[in-house]
Amino acid sequence: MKPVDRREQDRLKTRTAILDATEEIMRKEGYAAVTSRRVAERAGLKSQLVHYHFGTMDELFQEAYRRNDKRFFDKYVKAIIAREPLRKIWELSSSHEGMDLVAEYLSAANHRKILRDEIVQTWSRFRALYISGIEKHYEDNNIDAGDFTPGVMAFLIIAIGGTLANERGLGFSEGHEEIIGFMEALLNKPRGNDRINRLS
Amino acid sequence: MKPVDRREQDRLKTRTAILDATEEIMRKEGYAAVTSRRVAERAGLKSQLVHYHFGTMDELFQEAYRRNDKRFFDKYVKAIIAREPLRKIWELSSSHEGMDLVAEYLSAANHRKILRDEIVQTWSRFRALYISGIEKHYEDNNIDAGDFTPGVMAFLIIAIGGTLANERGLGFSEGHEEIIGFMEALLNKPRGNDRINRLS
DNA sequence: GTCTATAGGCCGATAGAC
DNA sequence: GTCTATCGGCCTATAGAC
Repeated sequence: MKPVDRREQDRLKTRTAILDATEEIMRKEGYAAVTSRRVAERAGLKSQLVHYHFGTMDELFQEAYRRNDKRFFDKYVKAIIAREPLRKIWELSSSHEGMDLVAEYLSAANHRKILRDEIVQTWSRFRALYISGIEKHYEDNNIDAGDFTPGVMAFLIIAIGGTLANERGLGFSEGHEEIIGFMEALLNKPRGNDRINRLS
Repeated sequence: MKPVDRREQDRLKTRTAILDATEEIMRKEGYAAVTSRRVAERAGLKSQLVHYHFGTMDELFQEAYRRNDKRFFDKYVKAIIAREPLRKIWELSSSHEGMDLVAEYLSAANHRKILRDEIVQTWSRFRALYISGIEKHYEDNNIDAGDFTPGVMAFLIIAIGGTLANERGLGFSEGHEEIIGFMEALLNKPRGNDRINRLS
């Protein structure tokens, strides 16, 4: 048991409530709806407390982003370690949860420089994680990647997963089953055959 | 020569200036920076004129979107008619110009319902255009698409082009050359061979 | 840590003179 | 069509009492 200061506990509770409210608003109404007043209202607090705990709104966004990022990175690392890293990466990247927030933070980054720098860093880290997971998958299963190098596969998964999320956000799903079927086939393709992965 | 009313000319000139300013701000500072005051300032007008000519901001966004959409659709239709539709579609979708605005409108759509409906419509129309262009390419060159059906190719091009644009916007370009090389190979793949396009 | 109060700013939109 | 004037609203952030 770590030493639990009652004051520290309360402090964390309030901070968590604020971050939760921030995330919820961002998810449901978009980042532009994240204002100190709205966040406070949803958390059952006064808006000034948002500033007391997080300073400027920039800092609030930053900390909310970091918390989300940390969660996801940990989740993805576990997926990489699991038995079928490639499939798990695809499942996570094409799933609803999380990917919608990524798009929202990406939009917000246009107007908040700090957030942009933050995103670039984690984006790079995630890309490297994806690639290493895919490399591992290829090695473990003795697959000759052919044209579908780990870098290409990583980009494809990110691009397709992100676009699926964007279009779902619009309420548009034409061709989704088709592209998902394609990815399934790509992920399930026979192993140890250097012919089928080559484009020329 | 069509009848040119001097008043009508002036009216169009002002409207065009406002729409140009709107687009410029959206491109450089993001959609959130598009306010009646800022638009007017950049166009050398008073903010009230924005309302006079376009009514609400929703309507301004809508008309700016439509103008942009019309331009692009015409451009793409010409590309489809051209000699190498598939390659042209890829070039347009992966190019800088235009694709950044798409992302911005997509973000804006989260908070402006009218814009969302508008985007869904044109998104669907563009998807159909892509697919028909790719079908034509396959037929003209006697290509057996295999797993890379027109729907899959269209989605891939949109997803990869859009992601490239997003990442470029962040100042992030790791792996871009690699994925572009992959697409080049995919577009150049030998024709009339039903083997190399199959995943299994 | 949480409250009240408040400064100071930008926003959308309208009314009415010219 | 374009101007001046202006209302009402929501925002970030800070100061100071408790």
